[in-house]
Amino acid sequence: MDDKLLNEMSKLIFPDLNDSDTIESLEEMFPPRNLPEGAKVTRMAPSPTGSMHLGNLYSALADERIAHTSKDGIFFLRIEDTDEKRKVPGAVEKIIKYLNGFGLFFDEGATADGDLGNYGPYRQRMRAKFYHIVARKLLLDGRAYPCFCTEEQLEEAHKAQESAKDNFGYYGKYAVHRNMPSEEAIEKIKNGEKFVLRFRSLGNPVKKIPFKDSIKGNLELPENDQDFILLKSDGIPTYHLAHIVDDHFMRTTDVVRGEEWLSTLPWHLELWNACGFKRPRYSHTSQVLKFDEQIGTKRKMSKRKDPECTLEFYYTAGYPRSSVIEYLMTLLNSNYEQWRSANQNADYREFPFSSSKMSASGALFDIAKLNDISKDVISRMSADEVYLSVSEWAKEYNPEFYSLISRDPEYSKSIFSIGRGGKKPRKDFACWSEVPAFISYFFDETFSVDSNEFPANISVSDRKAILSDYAKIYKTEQDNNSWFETVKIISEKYGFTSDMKSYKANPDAFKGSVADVSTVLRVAVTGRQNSPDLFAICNLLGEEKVKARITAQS
RNA sequence: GGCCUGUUGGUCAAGCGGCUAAGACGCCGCCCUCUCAAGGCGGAAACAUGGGUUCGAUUCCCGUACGGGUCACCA
Repeated sequence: MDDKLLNEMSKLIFPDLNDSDTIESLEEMFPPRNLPEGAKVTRMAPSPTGSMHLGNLYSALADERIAHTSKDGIFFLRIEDTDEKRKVPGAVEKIIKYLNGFGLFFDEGATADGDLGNYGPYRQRMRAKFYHIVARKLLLDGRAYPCFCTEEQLEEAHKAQESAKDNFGYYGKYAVHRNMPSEEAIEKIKNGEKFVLRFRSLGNPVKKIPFKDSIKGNLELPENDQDFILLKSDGIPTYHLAHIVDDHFMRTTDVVRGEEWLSTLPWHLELWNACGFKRPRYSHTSQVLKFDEQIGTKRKMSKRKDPECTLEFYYTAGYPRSSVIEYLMTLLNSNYEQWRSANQNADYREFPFSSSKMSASGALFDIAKLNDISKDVISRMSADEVYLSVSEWAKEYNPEFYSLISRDPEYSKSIFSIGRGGKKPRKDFACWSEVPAFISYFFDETFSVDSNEFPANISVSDRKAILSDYAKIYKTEQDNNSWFETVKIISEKYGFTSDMKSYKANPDAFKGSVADVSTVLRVAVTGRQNSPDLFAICNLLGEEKVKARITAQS
């Protein structure tokens, strides 16, 4: 290979570079981070498409935890905007907003207005020169070459490979420009022919590389033989080059990314070597899957088919963000639930996160489990917290309900404090959108009684008599027992036993029990057969309102 | 189709050659109880499959089946 020709070619390909633009200068500009032993540097590297789904949050959480459970670890945001077509305005802000909303914060990287940190810029579009410097070195080393294939030619090759049952791609005899004489290439470039810069692979896929992934464990990968593209014809790098350059010069220690990258890992491995950089550790996370009823199998969650896949869903349904995090933590680390039950009130950040505890196979998303976890999370909140969160949710997604509960905040807080606190708190809702229906009877505007709700085994005349008697004697009581005594007295008067034990032993001996009478009262006061403690509800509604509601049904 | 990878109850999962194969969610039953929720107790329910290796395989090896991923000038 003629150095002079290569040099000439590199000047043509990289007119933006001069002699002082060297790898060494980059190494100097972005020196290794001065961090304590064991500190991990991870990154979230989304393309700015603006779509944020559960999978993004899942892997961001893994990244964030891995960085922040190490002492002085760093979690940064890099925007992979090399593909102009996929760019959506405002996406960066959205990504940051959503992650912050879920309690995940970046230590450095792209922000809504500019960059933060010494290893930027953190947007790939602005790093063109860095990629070119590395690409030029590769070219000069003979590890990269221009390729003039047109789209049509590549398509033809693909078809030929198909009929020959060869592997797809640009390699071996299909790498037609790999050995083009430099003179010829220079000529073509001078003529303004379009070209891409390809990697010159030296690998042999028959040979296997043993590889240790932090999540998947020991793997065996074939060596790469693909002359994949480093720079597109517009001079913008592909993900592959950008990944190596960025994660090297941003001094990433742990690359955490989806397992869909496993198949191109050999490309990256060979590139790291060709560049002479020390590669980071890799953690390939498994996907969150979804059971598809129609096909009857598991599949990747999809934004279009699965509403619960978008982060927006959790906002509109009003799941506490901490519930979603809590659920994802159980998916991320198998021993998390065990730790949680031993540390009920601890912050999840105190959990010793470990990538080796991450599952190698994909987990099915299970909303029932999320609900259970969320009920638990909410049950640990104070009434004030619940009120605050519900208001915040309602303000945005249910304005009518918002005006109801904000009319008298103290009253609303009292509603949420029923059955709260203590050893066995109620677990009534998993998300805030379940609240309006659940507490509707506390507000006259949303309270109504359907007489079909009254127990059928009590005659209408008995029912009316019970209610009108009760309306006369009802008064606000100090404690549950004395309140229930009155209910018992009324029950006995109409032949409904107050002794549940004997009723259960011999139900036919009685007209009914105090349970039936309670149900009558409950329906009159709340409009439904099931509710939290009736005594507490009555006290909250107040004597006047309780009497009015009972009278209305008598 | 090639390559990579995975497969423990319905779901999430412990388990690293020897156990009646944990636990959680869901489901069912019982208890508690004025209903519901919660709580307590109990139950049904699993090592994909065929060959090896071994005194012994859920655990190790090979094949098969079935998932998942990937094979772009997208990331």
